[in-house]
Amino acid sequence: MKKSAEEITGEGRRKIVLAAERLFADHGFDAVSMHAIATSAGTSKANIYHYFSSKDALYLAVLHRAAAALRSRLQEARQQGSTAAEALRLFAVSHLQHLLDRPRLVQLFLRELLEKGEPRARDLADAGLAELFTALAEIVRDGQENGEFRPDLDPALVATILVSANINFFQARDLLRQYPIVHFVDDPEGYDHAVVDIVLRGISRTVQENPS
Amino acid sequence: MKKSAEEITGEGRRKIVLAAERLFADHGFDAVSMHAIATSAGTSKANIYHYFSSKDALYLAVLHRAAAALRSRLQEARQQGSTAAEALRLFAVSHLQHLLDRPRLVQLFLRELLEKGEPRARDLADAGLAELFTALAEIVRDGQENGEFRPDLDPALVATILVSANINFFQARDLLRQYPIVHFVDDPEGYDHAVVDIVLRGISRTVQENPS
DNA sequence: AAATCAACCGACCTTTCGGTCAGTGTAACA
DNA sequence: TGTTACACTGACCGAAAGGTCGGTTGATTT
Repeated sequence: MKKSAEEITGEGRRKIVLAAERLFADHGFDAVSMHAIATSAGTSKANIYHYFSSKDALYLAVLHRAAAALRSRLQEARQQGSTAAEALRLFAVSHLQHLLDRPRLVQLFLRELLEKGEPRARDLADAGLAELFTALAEIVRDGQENGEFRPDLDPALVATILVSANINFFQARDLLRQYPIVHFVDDPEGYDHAVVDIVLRGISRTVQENPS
Repeated sequence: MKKSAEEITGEGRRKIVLAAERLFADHGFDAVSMHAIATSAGTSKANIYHYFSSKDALYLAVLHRAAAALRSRLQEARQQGSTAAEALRLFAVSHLQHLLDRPRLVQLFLRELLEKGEPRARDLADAGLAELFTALAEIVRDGQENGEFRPDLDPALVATILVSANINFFQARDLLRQYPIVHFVDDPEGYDHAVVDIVLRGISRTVQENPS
């Protein structure tokens, strides 16, 4: 009457984490009960406690899984592009694409930061976000050292602007939709393209031509 | 044994809203119980239900209060500055200053957007955020029409970048603090100055000198 | 065949939540 | 003085939460 103890090792645990990931991302931590997670995972609440010592521990597992996925994908986009400007553009586009693919996870991260503050921020940084951010800032610094970008700017600050623009696009999407003057809500790529364009021009050392 | 029925008309209600505002902003909606609000307001839980039909109704009252305060302050900063660039800079600085004064309320807004999505976004827009955003975008468009700024950009998009940079500074503050390469976490004014500088240069039509 | 062990479950526990209700004290007015 | 109106309360309720417990199952080991 059982499948085979556990089919593949870790399958039971995996299903729980996956179900939790979806539910947490959709409804937030507090709004999701252990019973709901168990039902969604096709198991029992008690069995979750067989794998995880508490609801918080399960949440942490979900968080680490998501961070690892984000890191592995975005590291590909590094060290491409002949110029720092091009690398930056590739990075930004890839980053946004990743967010577009997993809008719920973005919400999960943001929610966690808002809700739990500094302790969880440390968890997220440890999970790989720090490396990611550092890589982006290093592209900027490379550009400064080879003369592409203005040397008077903090690379980390530039990285923050780029990431902020992408993140906030998701966060404020529903709100922006309420403003009649906003037209780019359903065109993320166009939005991102314009943002990178402005920032690159803003940090560029070489004087650029003006359009039109 | 009572103070005088209610001291000043509306005082009881006011104390409840104020206590709720602080607690919601500090801990989030779900994490705050009606009992906690009552205790903090120096009254009883049942009395809150005398004024508000539900916990959600109380939350809405808090939200509208916060939005009204934000709007009234930031509308001052408009129509100052001889050039559009200067007006934009003033606007951004004033905006950040407002956020700095009320970090908890910023969190309250962001949390609400993440948690409740579109329906609450409509509430927030109606509460005055739409006017605010539109005013910012109009400064950009003025700059485009008088030749200061590149005409090929969506004014709302530029406004979004500026607001995003400010908002995200708060949201990701705890996370940024974990990154050793970030030095501007405790210098919001410096951060904002650099952001405005980059964006202004990025959207400027006139070719600018390079520093150093 | 006996023992072991992880996966798993139903039932149950305690706590806390949002919300209700019957009633009290006081000011204002008749 | 009686009555009405209202701010306000303590005690209570059902529901649902996180978490525990005793026990069953079935594959693996000896």
